Amino acid sequence: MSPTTPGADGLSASERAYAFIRERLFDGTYAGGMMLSEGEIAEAAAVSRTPVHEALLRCEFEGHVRLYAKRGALVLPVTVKEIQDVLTTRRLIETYAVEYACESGHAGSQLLAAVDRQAELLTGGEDDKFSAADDDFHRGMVSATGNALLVKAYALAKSVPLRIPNRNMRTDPGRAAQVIEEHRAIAEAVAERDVAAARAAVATHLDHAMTSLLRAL
Amino acid sequence: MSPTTPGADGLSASERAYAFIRERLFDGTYAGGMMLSEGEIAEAAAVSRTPVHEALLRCEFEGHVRLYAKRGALVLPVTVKEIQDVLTTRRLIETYAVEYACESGHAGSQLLAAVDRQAELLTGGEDDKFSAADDDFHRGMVSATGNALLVKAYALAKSVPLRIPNRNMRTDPGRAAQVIEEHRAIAEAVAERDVAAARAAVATHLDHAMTSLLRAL
DNA sequence: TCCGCTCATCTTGCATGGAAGTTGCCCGCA
DNA sequence: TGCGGGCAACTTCCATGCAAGATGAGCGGA
Repeated sequence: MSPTTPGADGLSASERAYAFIRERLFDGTYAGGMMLSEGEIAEAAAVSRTPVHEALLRCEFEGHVRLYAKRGALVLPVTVKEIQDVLTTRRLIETYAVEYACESGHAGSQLLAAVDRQAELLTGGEDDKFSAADDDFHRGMVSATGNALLVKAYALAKSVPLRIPNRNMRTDPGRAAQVIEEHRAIAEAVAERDVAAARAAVATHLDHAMTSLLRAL
Repeated sequence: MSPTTPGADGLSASERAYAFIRERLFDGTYAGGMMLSEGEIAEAAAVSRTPVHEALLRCEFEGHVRLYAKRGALVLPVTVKEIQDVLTTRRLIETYAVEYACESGHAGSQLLAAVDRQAELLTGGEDDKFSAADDDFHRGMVSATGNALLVKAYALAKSVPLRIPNRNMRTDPGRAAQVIEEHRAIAEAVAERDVAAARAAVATHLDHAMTSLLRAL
């Protein structure tokens, strides 16, 4: 293949390598403690080692792997401390986000719609879609602040627990339904522009999220 | 030079390229709106294009440049919105940091020492050292939380204004002395474990920082 | 048995060349 | 004068080759 032709999906080789690695970091194929080799990934992803190296550098910056010179990339296991740090960070950002949303008064209906969409996925049992809808809800909340820096920091934080093996809802029966209700509480508080209730709903949701994540760990 | 020998400074070629670019982004050599070419940077930094490309990717992730395929890297001008976003992000993180420090009660003396060190640099007129001491103070405050994610997000935020041309203190006479006093107010409040005072001191400091940065813009 | 050394093998880091995309200039033409 | 096409120059992106660091197996000696 020619060196610069983008693939059929329109993605560059570097982006394909990044997506390839990310997918495997989050589905458990590349589990914590594993040592990855650029060469193997390159072969599996059908690109050369250069874009794989770039993708790994990015994964290192995002805290998913640690690169050891001339040795390879270690997939970092998720620690309890890390989960706590993530939830602390999320609490700061999401609390600000609902405060902002209550103040501006524009995000309520959008959030309620996101909850409804997520609720429709409750019966399907499709973890991936449910998880994606969860992301939509939270990311939408933070995006509504219009603060690109916070959005980036938030994405950084939220991606960490994706590395937890078997973090799907099946290991925590009933959690999915509970998530919907907690999201709805947040969305309704925002729609009613009740700051105190919104803050409390975020705190409750994140407390439960931490418990659930720590249990899965 | 052999392909893998680290330079005399012990840094890899990639790290040298990154430091090289960063230095020029922050001293105004690579000013907002400029188009950078990997080849030119590679020649100037005496490394090949590969590590320069990696460094630019990292700078893009950090929000300093934007890469356009087959065209080059555009140095992003700092916008008013961006400054506001940075200060919002800093406010969230630093407020949490002082709350945490007041609670734990361990960071006060360390912060006071950092203020004293910075005060000694006041007369020197060396912007770089004063700016570095400023960084020490704030970074120390955030590091004391022990939350690596917050430290990373904070570093991301704080680096943005470094791209403002002529942001040095000379353009804002008296600001340096004011900074010291505001830092001291924060440190003292933390030392006395007075949460309300610490929060207020942070708010004041960041308000003034925003005004100063917007004036420099 | 156990320790230490050598060496084959694996790994990355980086330089380089080529393919291909993008731009803007320049010239011809209406 | 104004416009459009072609082309040259410039750029990145990626594949590949090579040098050198890191590792672990296996052997020899005590």
